[in-house]
Amino acid sequence: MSIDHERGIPVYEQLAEILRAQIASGELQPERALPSGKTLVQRYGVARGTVDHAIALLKEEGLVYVLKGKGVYVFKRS
Amino acid sequence: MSIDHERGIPVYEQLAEILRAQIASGELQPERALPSGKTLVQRYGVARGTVDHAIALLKEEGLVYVLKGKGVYVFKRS
DNA sequence: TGGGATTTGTTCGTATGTATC
DNA sequence: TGATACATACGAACAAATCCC
Repeated sequence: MSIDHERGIPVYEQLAEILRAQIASGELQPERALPSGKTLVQRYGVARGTVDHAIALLKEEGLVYVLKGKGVYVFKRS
Repeated sequence: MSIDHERGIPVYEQLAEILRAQIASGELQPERALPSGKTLVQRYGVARGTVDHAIALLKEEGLVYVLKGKGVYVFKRS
């Protein structure tokens, strides 16, 4: 999975979809932290603001919760 | 009403509160557009992204609606 | 006790794309 | 066509919280 700037779909939405898929597949596991914002920036070649936007979507969807200074954690599926 | 960067409360929240008060008082009227992002930037000395954040709060609260390419409009109170 | 590294939160600056008038 | 305005996206900087040594 990678980002395509020419696809019309916003980059932050593409990144959110990548993370959703990784959560759904179990690649990102409950009670474990996602890669840090810095790591996501480097891995996907996007800006920090774009990462924040994607994470905000996952928070609104109830997929993750954030602990400031620690990381972004995956909720256990109900 | 003005922004105080030393108050601890995020500037975007302060700006949102200013706009809420102006809506509540009737200074900003239903079906009329808010001042543009650029105007808010100049009037309150904040950044465009901060204005966007404040406006996003008002949207989530159902106080305003956005017409892309036109402006941010105040909902009529129910 | 303290300092450094890491991570998220917030803010500011700038630019481009798209839609409306 | 040009001006206006929101959405998106890049980069940069500092603060706050956390962790480890």
